[in-house]
Amino acid sequence: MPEITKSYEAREVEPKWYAAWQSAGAFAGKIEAGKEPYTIVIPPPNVTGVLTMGHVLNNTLQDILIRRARLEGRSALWVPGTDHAGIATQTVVERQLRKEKKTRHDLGREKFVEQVWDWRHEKGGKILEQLRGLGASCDWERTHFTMDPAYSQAVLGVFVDLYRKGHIYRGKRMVNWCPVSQTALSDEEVIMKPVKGHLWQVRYELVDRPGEFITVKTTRPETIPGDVAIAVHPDDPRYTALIGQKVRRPIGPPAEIPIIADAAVDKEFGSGALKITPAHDKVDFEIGQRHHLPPIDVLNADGTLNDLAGPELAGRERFDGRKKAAELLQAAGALVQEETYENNVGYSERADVPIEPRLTWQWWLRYPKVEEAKAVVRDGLIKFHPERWAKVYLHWLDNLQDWCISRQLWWGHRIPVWYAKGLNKETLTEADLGDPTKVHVSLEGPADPENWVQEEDVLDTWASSWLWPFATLGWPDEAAMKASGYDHFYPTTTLVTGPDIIFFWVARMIMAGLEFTRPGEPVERRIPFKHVYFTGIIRDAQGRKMSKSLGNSPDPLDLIAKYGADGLRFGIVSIAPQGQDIRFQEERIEGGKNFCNKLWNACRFRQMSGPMGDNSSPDAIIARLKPAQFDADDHAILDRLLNTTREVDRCFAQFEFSAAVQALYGFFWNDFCDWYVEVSKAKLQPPSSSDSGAPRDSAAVENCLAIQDLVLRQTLLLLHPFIPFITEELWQLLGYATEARFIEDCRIPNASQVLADQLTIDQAAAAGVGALKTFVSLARTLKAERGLASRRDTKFLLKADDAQWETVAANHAKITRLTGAGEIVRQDNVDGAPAVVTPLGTLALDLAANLDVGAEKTRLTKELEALAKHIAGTEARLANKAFTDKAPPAVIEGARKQLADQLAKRDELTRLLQALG
RNA sequence: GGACGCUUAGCUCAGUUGGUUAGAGCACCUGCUUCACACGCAGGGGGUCUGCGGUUCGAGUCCGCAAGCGUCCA
Repeated sequence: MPEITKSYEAREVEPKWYAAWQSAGAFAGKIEAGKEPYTIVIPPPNVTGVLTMGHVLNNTLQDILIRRARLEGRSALWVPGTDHAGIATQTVVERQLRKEKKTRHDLGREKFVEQVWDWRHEKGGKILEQLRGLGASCDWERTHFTMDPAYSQAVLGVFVDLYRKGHIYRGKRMVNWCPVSQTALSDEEVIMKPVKGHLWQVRYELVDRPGEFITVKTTRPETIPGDVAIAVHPDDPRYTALIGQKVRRPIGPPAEIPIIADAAVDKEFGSGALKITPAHDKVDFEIGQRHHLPPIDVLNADGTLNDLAGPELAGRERFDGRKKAAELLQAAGALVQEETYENNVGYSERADVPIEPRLTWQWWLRYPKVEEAKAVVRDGLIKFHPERWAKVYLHWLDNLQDWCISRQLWWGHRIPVWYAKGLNKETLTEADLGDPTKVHVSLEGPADPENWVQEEDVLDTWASSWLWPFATLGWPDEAAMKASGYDHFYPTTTLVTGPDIIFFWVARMIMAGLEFTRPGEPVERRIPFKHVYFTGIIRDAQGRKMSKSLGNSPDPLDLIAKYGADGLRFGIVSIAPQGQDIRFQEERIEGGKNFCNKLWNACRFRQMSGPMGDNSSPDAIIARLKPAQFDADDHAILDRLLNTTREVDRCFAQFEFSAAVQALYGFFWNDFCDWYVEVSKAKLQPPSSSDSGAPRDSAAVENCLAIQDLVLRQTLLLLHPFIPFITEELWQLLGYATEARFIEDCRIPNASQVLADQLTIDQAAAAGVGALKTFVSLARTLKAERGLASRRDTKFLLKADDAQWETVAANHAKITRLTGAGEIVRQDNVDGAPAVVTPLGTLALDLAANLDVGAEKTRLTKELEALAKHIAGTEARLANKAFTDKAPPAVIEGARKQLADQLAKRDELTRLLQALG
């Protein structure tokens, strides 16, 4: 067996095992009859993306779940892939073209799309490559891409299906328009930013009362030529008399527009009167519709003003036009006031320019299965973790608006709609859309394509990714579904994602699953997943969101290089409590690495401590145990091992990953390394001449090593999902791997299986270790406070009763080792020596000669004062009749015991103090 | 304006159904190159649990109100 090196070198171990796992097909999702499936589909990262800290967290958690599922013997499948990210990808390639001073129009649609495919083949696999470095155990053979031919068929087929069912329509409505990309955007691609601008107060003259005016405040004077009304609140007494009057538009083509009343007007804002420009504001559009006012669109698609804005403004870019409009208002005497003003403006995420609310023809979807989608979450068929996100989800579904699924892009799924040649798309009616001689909708396209023109628009990327949980399992192609194991793996088990896409993705996937999968079957067979775990958002140390533009995000690849993938994974999980945002601290990642090194060295110590026994199976290890030899520490460590196993089980059931990591950290570092391993040294090392304890006992040594082997085996299994590489390496090095090739081929025992029913833990003995630990700790403090911490030859005096002395004697070797005692002498009178009261007697240093009496008195006095407070508190509780009447007996008994201990300790401390004179 | 979340040690956070003297990691101070690990060991200091009120024998924990911070929706 190779010797374990002094420190753990992740960079040597990690790539080795990843390659071994992959070449062995260890991540393949196999359809295994009789095994319960565990399925995860990756939230497909953007094909242009690179690994961020958010990805690290999200994918680490998925990997933890899937690796744990394998250890539990389930047929586990993690499906990877990317989405085509329409606008992002198109923007990337357009940027390349710009360097050659070209636009996509120079190439034409077909050539451009080819070029995007070239880009995708060359660069689009980057993030998936990076995920491998993190250890993600996806079934890479099943990598999907939303633009793959089969996936595209699913997407377009769904469009046709929903169209035929009447869920899809074409409508001219208000959308977020990006004047640079010249496409509609989803709300998700619009970022609200506070912007410093101006608020112009403008007066409109009443047609019938010359010299009288109504004033409004606006941030967008360039849209005044598009005004069709002035609106006031119907209950606003200031304006009641003016409702129905007409005013003159102060600039732009002359027009008389009405003053109307609408309850949507905010009486408090500005003057309480609002200019209505239905073509350029969502609220205005709705008001316009209510009052049958036709919109006037004064902007072109690229954001320049058009002829309807009037000759002075036409052709100007919108911000230039705004300035000019203010000047024109000034010249016309209509500008009352100009003030600086800060408001929130929506920006296009990609192009970073303000978006325009714009009236355009788009394709819209009325969501299917809305009520059922609410029910499955409300009734707990799909469980959200943390649960509270269900409320956000339900609220959104209660206020659903139709989904704009078209985008004016070239990269994406081109909508499978053909218009008869010569048809005017601007004037198409609902009836025309249903007329197959005018509009053709199908997957195959019309039989006589020469007579038709295909729709230019593509689908929103989300309108492809909402099919992800089943389109990645071959849906709707029967043969592909069979090959993928759709019947076995769907519904998927758990989705891990961020709450920021609860609407854009989670809700839509649920509706899609309900609508398209297994028609007619029970709802629990049609949901796309059973659990949704929402991660927190990773923030920097100041609490800011991590972003490219702030440059406050560390590169995960640097972190992996520095701390290992395992260190990064352990660290990130340890700071990611359920449902809370995460403040990133690199020290915690370092802590992850340190834990790995600790684990490594504990295993190294085991290897150095004695010959490796038969570790080939749990039974083989248990057979090496000698229960008759068990001391309290053996019982205690096994008890803690079972409790930790139980706790980790509970954490998995409740998606509490950081709690699991904390439990494992505490168990391994404190209980195992700091105590059990230290205690073991006394058993494992040959007795020295000065040690009056029992001689080295080979049965005790074997037993001790077997316990270590059992603890390490279970610990490696419990840790493996979190830190897969190092646990695999140690699994192999310690000889656990003879039965199966990899650690993941083993089944993890639960708490009741670890000891295989062959051992019973003596709870009383295990509990007794607490007194020993307290004794050792107090002894160390006693020494350290007098500068003796590193002395190994300290002489202790112990005033103990027979039972106490018996315990100390039975554990003599470990106590002397752990406290650095040369000897411990039983002595009835330790007065005058520096002493502490322990559960195993009063322990004193044999130092009377050079004792600092003043310091000792101060210390004892302080301790007595603190103790007196506690005693007073306990006495008061017990003196309270209400307490003794109502509190449970165990609590009262506990308080009585506590008081007795406190009083005894006070007496002893008092005597020690008096003895000092 | 509505909904949700957070407020515990210098920092970042645990604290499960209310029950002894509130914990961890990091940082800080002291000592230690002790034959697994200095990526370490031992010891130490540090908190009126945001505030006010209530329920209770008993509140960091449950309820109400307030303040501050954050997120989402409108």
